[in-house]
Amino acid sequence: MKENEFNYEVGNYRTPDGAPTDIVIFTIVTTERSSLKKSLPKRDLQVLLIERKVWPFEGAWALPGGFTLDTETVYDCARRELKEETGVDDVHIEYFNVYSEPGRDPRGWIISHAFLALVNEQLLLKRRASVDAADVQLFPVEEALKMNLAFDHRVILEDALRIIRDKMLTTTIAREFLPEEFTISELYQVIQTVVPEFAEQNFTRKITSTQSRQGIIEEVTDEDGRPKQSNLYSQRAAQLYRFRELAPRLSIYG
Amino acid sequence: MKENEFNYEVGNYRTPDGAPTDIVIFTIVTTERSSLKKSLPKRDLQVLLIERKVWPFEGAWALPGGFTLDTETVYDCARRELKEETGVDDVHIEYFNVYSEPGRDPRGWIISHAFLALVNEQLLLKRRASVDAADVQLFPVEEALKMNLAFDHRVILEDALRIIRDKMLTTTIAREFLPEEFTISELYQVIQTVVPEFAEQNFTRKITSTQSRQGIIEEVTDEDGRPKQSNLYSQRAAQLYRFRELAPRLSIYG
DNA sequence: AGAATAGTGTCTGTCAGACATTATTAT
DNA sequence: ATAATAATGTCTGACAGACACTATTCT
Repeated sequence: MKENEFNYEVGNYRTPDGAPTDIVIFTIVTTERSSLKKSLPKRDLQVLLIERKVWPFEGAWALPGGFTLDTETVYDCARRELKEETGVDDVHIEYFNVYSEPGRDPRGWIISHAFLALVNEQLLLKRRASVDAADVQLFPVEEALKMNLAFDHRVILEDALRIIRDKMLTTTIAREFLPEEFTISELYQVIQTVVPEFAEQNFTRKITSTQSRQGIIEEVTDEDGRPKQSNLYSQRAAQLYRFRELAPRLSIYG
Repeated sequence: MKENEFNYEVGNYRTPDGAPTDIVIFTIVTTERSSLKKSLPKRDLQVLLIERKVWPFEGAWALPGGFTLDTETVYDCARRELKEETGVDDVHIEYFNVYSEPGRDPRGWIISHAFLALVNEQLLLKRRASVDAADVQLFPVEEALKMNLAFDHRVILEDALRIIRDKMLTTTIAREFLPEEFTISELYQVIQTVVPEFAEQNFTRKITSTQSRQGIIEEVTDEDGRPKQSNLYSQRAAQLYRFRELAPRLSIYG
C-alpha cells in the first residue's frame, strides 16, 4: 500500500471502531385456538431479542447482531449472525438501513447496519428445541416496542416494522411466513397479522380471478391434475395455492 | 470508557479504515430542440462524476463522496458532500445501500454508504456558473454505465438507477425534476426520461380525472381562481399543475 | 394551411366495492 | 342442526385500453 497517499486521502481522521450488523428477526407465531378444533389459529408477529450480559446496556434486551470481519461483507455478517442465533439459513434477509448517530454506542464510534429477516415459525422450532436459551426470546412486536431496548434498537425495530408492513402489501414476502402450499385464508391472515388495518372484502376473488393479478399465486393440483385441498383449519376443505414467481408491477400512474 | 469491557466485546479484531459516502447525483438536462421554437425540449438523465486526481484509480471518473467524520451521521456526510460538489442543499437525498465487499477499496477496509440525490437542473446551473470544474462533469447515464468508473461505482450506479426507475413509477419523486408548476406533458416527459419504457396512452385523463389518483396533482389557478396556463413549450397553452402531498397507497392485493 | 402540442369522445371489457347467498363438513 | 370456514352471485359505478377526433395558436 502506498502509505503516504493513503494518508493523504484518508487523512489522520479517526476511523470507526466497528461496523456491526443488527438483525430484526421477525416470525409469525401460530397458536391453535384451543376451544374448538378446526378453527383458524391465532397469529402473532414476533421479534427475536437477546438479553445482554455485558456492558453496555447490561441486562437490557437487544437485537441480535455482531461485528463484521474484514474478510466478509456486512451481508455475510448478517447471515452468519442469523445462523448463529436461530440455526437457520436460506431465509429472506434484507438490508434496510444504517445507523450512525454519533454516541449511539458508548463503546465508541460504531456504525451499525440493520437487516431484517423473515423466518418461518417451523424453521425456528428446530433451534428452539436444541438450545435452551433463556436469554434468547421471541416477543410480540407491540410488546417489544414498549420495552427499553439497548442502543437505538427501538428506532431500528420501528423502521423495520414500517418496511415489512409496506412490503407485505407491495411484494410477495407473505410467502416467507407461509408453507409452500397454503389456503387463501392463511394468506389473508398472514397479511392481516403484519398489517392489522388490511381489510379486503373480496379478497378471494381478487387474488384468484382478476386478470391484473394473474401469476401471483396458482392452484395446487395433485399428480392427476385434480385440485388439492386442505381441511386443516376448516370444516369445508379449502383449495391450496402456491406462490408463483411473478409479482405485478406497481405504478401510481396507471 | 471501560477499556477492558470495550476490548472484551469488540475484541482485538481489525476495525474499518473508514466509512465514506458515495453520492449518485442525478439530474435531468433539458436541451431546446433548436430547429423549431415552441416544441418540447429533449430531456436526458445525467449523473455527476468527478475525475480522480490521486491514487487509487487516478484519472478515472468516480462518484462524488467523502469520508464520514465521527461527529456526524453518514446522512450528514452525504448532505455535506452534496453541498460541496454542487452547491445545493435542501434537495431529495436518500440512502439506498452499503458496499462492503472486502478489497473494494485498495486503500484498506472501507465500507461505503451510497446515497442518491435528485437535483433540479436549474439549481445545478448556479454552481456550474460559479465553478469552472473540468474535473466535475455530468454524463448521460447510458454513457456513464459504459465507462470504467473507479472502485465499484459502476455497480453502485446501476443499483441507484434501478431504484429511481422503480420510485419514479411508485412515488412522486418526479417532482424533484420539475418546477413548482408544470404541465402534464412535462411530467410525462420526465417520467419517460427516467423510465424509457413508460407509455400510457391516456395519461392526461388518468392523472387528472380518475378518482383513485385524486390528490397526486392539482390544477394551478391565479388569484381570481382562473386556470393558469403556460405556452412555453406549445402553441396551444397547457394547464399548469402542481404536486400535492398525497401519494396513493399501492398494494398488489387490491 | 401546416405544424406542434393540448385535450376530449367513445366504446368494450374488466374491475372495485358492497352485500347477500350458497357450499361443505366436523361435531 | 350448528358452527365454522370456503366460495360464488349480483349489481352499480369506475376504470383501462384502444383509437379517433377536436382545439388552439405560432409560423
